[in-house]
Amino acid sequence: MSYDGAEAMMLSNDGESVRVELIAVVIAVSDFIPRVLTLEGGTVLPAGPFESRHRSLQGGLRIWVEQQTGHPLGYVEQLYTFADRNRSTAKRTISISYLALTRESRPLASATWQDWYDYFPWENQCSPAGRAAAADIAARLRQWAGDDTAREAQVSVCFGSSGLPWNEELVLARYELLYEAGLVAEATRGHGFIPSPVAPGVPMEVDHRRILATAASRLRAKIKYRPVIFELMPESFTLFELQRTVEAIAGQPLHKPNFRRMVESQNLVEETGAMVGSGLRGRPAKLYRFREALRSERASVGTRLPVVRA
Amino acid sequence: MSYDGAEAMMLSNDGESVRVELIAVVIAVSDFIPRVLTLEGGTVLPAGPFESRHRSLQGGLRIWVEQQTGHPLGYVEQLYTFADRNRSTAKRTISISYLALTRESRPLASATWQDWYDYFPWENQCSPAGRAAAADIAARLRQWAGDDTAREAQVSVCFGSSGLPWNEELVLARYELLYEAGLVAEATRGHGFIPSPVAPGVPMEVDHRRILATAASRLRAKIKYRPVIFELMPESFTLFELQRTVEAIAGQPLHKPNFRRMVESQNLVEETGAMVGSGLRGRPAKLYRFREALRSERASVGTRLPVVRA
DNA sequence: ACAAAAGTGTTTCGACTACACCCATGG
DNA sequence: CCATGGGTGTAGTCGAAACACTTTTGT
Repeated sequence: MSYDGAEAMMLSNDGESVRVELIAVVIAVSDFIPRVLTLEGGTVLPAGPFESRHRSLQGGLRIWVEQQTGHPLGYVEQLYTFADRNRSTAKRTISISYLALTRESRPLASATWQDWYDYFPWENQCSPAGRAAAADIAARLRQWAGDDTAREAQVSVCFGSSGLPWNEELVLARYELLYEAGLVAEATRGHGFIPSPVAPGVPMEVDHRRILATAASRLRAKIKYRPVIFELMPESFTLFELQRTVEAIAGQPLHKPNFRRMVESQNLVEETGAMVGSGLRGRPAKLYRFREALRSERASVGTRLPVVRA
Repeated sequence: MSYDGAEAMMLSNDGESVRVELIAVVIAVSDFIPRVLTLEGGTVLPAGPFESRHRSLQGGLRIWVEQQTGHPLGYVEQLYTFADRNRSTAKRTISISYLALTRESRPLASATWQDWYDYFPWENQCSPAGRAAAADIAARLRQWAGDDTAREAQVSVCFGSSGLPWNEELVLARYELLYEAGLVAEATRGHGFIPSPVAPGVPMEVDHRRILATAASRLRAKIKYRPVIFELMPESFTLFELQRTVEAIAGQPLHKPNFRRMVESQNLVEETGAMVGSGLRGRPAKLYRFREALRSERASVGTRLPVVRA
């Protein structure tokens, strides 16, 4: 059979068609805890089918999320598209997932903001409990790996053991390792047996926890080279509040003096002139705001090649 | 109307459905020129509908590309998913685009490898012609921007004028700027008028050139922090061949001594022990191979936060 | 006085740059 | 010999990291 590429663009072939679902990971930070917007008591993410009335994929997503949660979306970016394989073969579902960043506001009664670390306790390297959970899981995974050196190396990379540093971006890789080892509830669901002792963390319906992990990986990577963190901040904030927000997302404690210098050297923020009202402990801090001029700017990115000067 | 998120996952709503198309940007480098696999004499990318017989999205893509071009795919990653808006409202098309990296081999007669820079001449900052094209376009865009300072800043960032360095990753941003300014043929197509003098570069059908630009942006960014460049290399190679390949992709001349040190310091390659057979110009070089152990490794990534040491 | 948080100075260290230079081969 | 490419050494520069320290408030 020969197939004409141009035709593929212009014509529908047979009546074959699939459902397309839009699914959102909506993230906010309040009280310096990262939160995710959920339905059904925290077991599912907002989602809905893409329909012909939608002007675009993102447009459809915004409509569904606002309808289901009462929360309007600000910053949105696409995460990943996948075909659901756990379904009958008759009609397939394509899921297009999105990451949205926002400031928390009161959602409808049907929706709730959940602490993101409820789903991934081992990801919170700021808290002793989180570090303990990670260490415990690493030990169990090492046992599971047995003498498979490839797996063992993977465990070391993912959980920062045997001298390697903890890499906070590997949220998805860690979740997938747990899944493969059968240590998350989702891995054994529908197989008709009660799983052996499972890693801590609340499970979600279908593969929503995996999507959440994908979003977290993306976000933790992205805050390092794009100023998306400000999508999660109020209009004005102190540098320490900014730091606490980054720490909440990254799950890593940061070095205060160096963090300040980093922020200041990048010219990302400007002083508002105001100070935090007193009444709190400690010395009053200057308030800053994000330099709006930068929101559109796409300048410097991370790593470089050893280019030759012109 | 209230909508139940869990239901959205489990049920099909009305008969509403869309076509899903898989589309591939297949890249190889030969003679140190980046090539893209095309059909129809270079005007379209390999593509085909997602069908129920496909076991996965990537699987379907592999089948279509192999069928249309005779070329099997190696490394594949997802690029972006978008809804086509240039179509009748009756049935929508969702396009899921992929980037594939491979070594060039002889395709079917219906398919051809095209020099990537034929589509984006201004992206080749290794060649004087490319630099001239970029300078010319920048001048025309500056004229188009007029006294809109936001647009002017955008031109400066994208084309590295007014003191800013050229950023090779901004392939998509540059293309979109040209599109907005009406300087590419695609922008004015179907509007029933002949465009004013258009930027150099071969146009493609529908939005395929935009997808190609998306792929190039992703690839140029990715070679800096993941060893994907080796997907484009033969089994063994000299360091200079590796450099020339990176230069072909990045469109930037690199500094030889520093490039060697960079590669060696990252332990990405190992000597094969062999040397290039003589008969060429210059001193014979050592041959290297990619350290396969690293293919699965997901270790170090680019930028860092000022973490506090444990 | 003390705790808590804001904020500054400084040293050290390592990576990246740029430049200079030598080596080996073919013509 | 020179052109071409392979390959090494090294001083300068810049930024990140770590440490020590002062300032300003509330209790």
